[in-house]
Amino acid sequence: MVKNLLRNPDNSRSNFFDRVYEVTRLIPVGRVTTYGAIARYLGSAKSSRMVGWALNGCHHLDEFLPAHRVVNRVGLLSGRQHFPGEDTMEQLLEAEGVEVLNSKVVEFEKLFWDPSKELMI
DNA sequence: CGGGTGACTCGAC
DNA sequence: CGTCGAGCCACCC
Repeated sequence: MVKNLLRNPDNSRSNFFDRVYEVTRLIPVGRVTTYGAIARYLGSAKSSRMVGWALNGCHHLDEFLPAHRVVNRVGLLSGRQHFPGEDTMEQLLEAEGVEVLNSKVVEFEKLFWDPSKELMI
């Protein structure tokens, strides 16, 4: 599955994917954003699923990608299943000072980082 | 070529 | 409150 994804030689998607990675990299430590916010910032507001799909293939990247700082629109750690360990995502966030309770970011609204506002583009 | 799927979201009802 | 349907689009079968 992922194997097939990686063997795409001239991927036209790389542009969109790379931008997702780029934005994700810009999320400050201790802050979180959403799939929808990233999609909106990239100009396709209704393609939040693609953001998730992009992050799904982030493992082959050399550079560290803070994908754990991307949660769904209510602050739920919907991507926790895709991390190596069961609680990896939660532990990474807690290590940055982000309190997580029942797979949800406490004070999500306070920690929410919106790229289309913060980056002002 | 078409149908199913998904780390999503929004608006109806 | 919740559930549901539709949009979205890359990718797989």
